[in-house]
Amino acid sequence: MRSESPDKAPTFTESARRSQIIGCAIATLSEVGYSGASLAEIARRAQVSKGVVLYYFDSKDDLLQQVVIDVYTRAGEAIETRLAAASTAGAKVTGYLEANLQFVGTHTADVRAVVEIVTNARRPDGGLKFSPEGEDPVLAHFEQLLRDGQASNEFGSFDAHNLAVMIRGAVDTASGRLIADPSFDLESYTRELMTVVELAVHRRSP
Amino acid sequence: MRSESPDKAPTFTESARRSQIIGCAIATLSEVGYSGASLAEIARRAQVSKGVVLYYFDSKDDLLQQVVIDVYTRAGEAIETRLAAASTAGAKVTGYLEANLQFVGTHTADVRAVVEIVTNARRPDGGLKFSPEGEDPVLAHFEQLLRDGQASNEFGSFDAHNLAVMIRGAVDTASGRLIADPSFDLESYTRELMTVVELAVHRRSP
DNA sequence: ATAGAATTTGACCATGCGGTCAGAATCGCC
DNA sequence: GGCGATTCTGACCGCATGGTCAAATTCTAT
Repeated sequence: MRSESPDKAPTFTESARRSQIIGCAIATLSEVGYSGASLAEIARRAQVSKGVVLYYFDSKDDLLQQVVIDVYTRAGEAIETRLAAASTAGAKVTGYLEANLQFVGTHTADVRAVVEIVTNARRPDGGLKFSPEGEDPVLAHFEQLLRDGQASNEFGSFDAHNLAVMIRGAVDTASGRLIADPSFDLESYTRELMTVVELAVHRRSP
Repeated sequence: MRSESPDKAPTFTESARRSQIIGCAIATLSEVGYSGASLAEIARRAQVSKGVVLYYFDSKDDLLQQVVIDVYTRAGEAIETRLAAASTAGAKVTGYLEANLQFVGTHTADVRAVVEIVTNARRPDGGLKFSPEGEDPVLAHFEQLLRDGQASNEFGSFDAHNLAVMIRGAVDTASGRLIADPSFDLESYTRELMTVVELAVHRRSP
C-alpha cells in the first residue's frame, strides 16, 4: 500500500511505475486538459489497467498532487541553483525570471500540466484545492526579491506587490502561448520581458 | 425550438429565461469552476428543471458559447467606446488597458466565467474549442495598437508582438487575483501597470 | 370557452467517471 | 521447486453527467 509511513524501500517496479504514471498523467493533462485527463485515459497511455494506477496512488487526487509536487520540486531546484549564483538584487531578479522562463521552455508539458491542475482542481466546497486563499507562496517569494532590491536602494520606487503580480502574469502566460502558438519565440520574449523589467525596477521618479 | 433561422420574435418569457439562465451559468462558472458547472447545477440555481435549460439552448455547449458571446459583446462595447474617444496612439493604448481592467473590476464574475470556458472547453480531439490555433484576435487587436504607435513614431522601438503578449498576460492575471485575493487593489494595480506600459512603449534605445 | 402554441416537468437513457475487489499472474528468494 | 509477497487484470459498483421525451401545465388569442 501507498500510505505506510515507514516505507522501507520502494521496489524497482514501484518507483518505475510511479514515475511512468506521473509522466503519462503530465502528457495527458497537457494534451487534453484537466477534464479530459480521466484515470482511464491516463492508464490507457501507460498501457496499464486503471487498477494499476490506483494500486500505486491512493486516488486520482493523490496522483495529481504528486504531479504538482514532482514538477514544483524540479522547477524549484532549477531556480534555486540559479538564484544561489546571484549576488545583487538585480541579478537575482534577472536570474529568477530567466530560470523560470527557461524551465517553461524546456519543460512545457510539465508546466502546462501543473497549471491545469492548480487552476481546476477544487475542494468539495467549490474553492480551488491549491492556493487555498489569499497568499500565493510563489508570488510572495518573487515579491520579496523586489523588496530586497528596494531595501538596498538598488531598485527605484514602485509598488512591489503590484509589480510582482504583473510580472508573474507575464511569465505565466508564456506556457499557454507556447502550446497555443508554435511560432512563439520564447527567447525573444524572455529578452523583451527582461528589458521591460529593467525599466520598471530601475525607475527613480515615483 | 432554438435553431429556427427566421426567428420571428422571441417571446417575453424566452428572452427573460435566456438571460436568466445565462446569468446563472456565469455565477456558477465563476464560483465552482468549469468542472463544477453542470447543467443540473445551473438549473438548480435558476430554480428550474434541467429540461428548461435545454429547451432554450440546444445543448450545454450552445449555452456556454452564448455566455462567451454575451460577455465578449458587452466588454467589446465598453472598450470600443473608450477607444473612439482617443486620438493619439498613446491615448488608445492607455484607454484600451484602462477600459479593459475597469470591465474586469465591474464584471469580475463575467470575466471569470469566460476565462473558465475559454481555457477549458475542448473539441472532441482534445484541442481548445475557442482560439482554435495560433492567432488570438484579442491579442492581435492590441498588438496593432502598439504597431500604430510605432508607425507614427509616437512610440519607441520594441517587439510589438512580445510586448502585447506580456501586457495581455498582466491584464488577464487580474481577474484571477481579484477572486483569489479579496485585498487585491485593482485601482492601484491599474496605475502601476499603466506606468510600466508608459516606460515600455516610450523607450528609445533598443 | 376553447383550440393551439408555448412552456415546464420528471422520469428515463446511455455513457463515463472514480473507485473496489477477488483472483490470476509474476516475481524474488531460500 | 515452491512459497509468500508483489503486481496486475477485468469485472463490477454507485453515481453524476448531458441529453431525450411524452405528458402535463400554462399562456394567448379568437
